[in-house]
Amino acid sequence: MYYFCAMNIVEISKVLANDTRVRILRWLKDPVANFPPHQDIDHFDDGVCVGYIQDKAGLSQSTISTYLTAMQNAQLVIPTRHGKWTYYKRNEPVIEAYIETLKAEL
Amino acid sequence: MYYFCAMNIVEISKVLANDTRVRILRWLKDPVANFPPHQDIDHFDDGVCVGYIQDKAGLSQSTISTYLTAMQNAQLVIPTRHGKWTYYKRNEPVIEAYIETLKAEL
DNA sequence: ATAACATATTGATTATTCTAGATATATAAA
DNA sequence: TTTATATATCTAGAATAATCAATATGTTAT
Repeated sequence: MYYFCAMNIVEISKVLANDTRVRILRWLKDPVANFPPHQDIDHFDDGVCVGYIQDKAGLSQSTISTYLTAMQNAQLVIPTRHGKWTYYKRNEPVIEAYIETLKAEL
Repeated sequence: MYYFCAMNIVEISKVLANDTRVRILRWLKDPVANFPPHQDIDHFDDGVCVGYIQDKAGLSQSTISTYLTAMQNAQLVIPTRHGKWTYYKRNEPVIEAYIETLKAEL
């Protein structure tokens, strides 16, 4: 059985109303292509560390961290802690559900 | 031949990042159900006049007019002038193209 | 022409978002 | 246990968005 969970259009749109945040989401679609490999883990299964995202975005550490927290609050990304690092990856089911919500309700 | 026109995700998300504007778009999906009939035209083919939208939204005339102009600039709605009134209707192809853009690029 | 009406635009105020520096917290290394 | 590193949170100023009252514009009726 498939449960469709309607997403909050306004809340998610606020996250997507910023160029940097949208670009981060897109970069995370293909970490191998968009980021250097991690030295402490040999895969991107848990996503990309904040520092790499910050370097690529060219904004301050606090700004990127704030952005990622906002994206996490909207459930668009999932954080995983590995030692000192926090890795962020896309939350694909939520992203898909959001698009389904737009299709149904917008 | 079907041409896919990629929409600007950030720009449209800014429009959708507001509860009133999203509700207006939804009301316009079913004008017969959501608005009183117009007296000067006997159909909703060209959409709904600003005054009805304003009454339903409960915000000032200038605010609603500003919102509708913003939605028009994002091409989400199409205005049609009939005498003193401006009627707004949804721009379905653009709304669909936006959802397609999200599916492809987000 | 003038008055009345619907909508758009302008100007101003308040609220929210953006953004960075400073500081705090958590973890690992020495 | 101190030190270094990565990320998160706090604080604050600048930029943008929300909102309305007042005014302007365009259209119709008198």
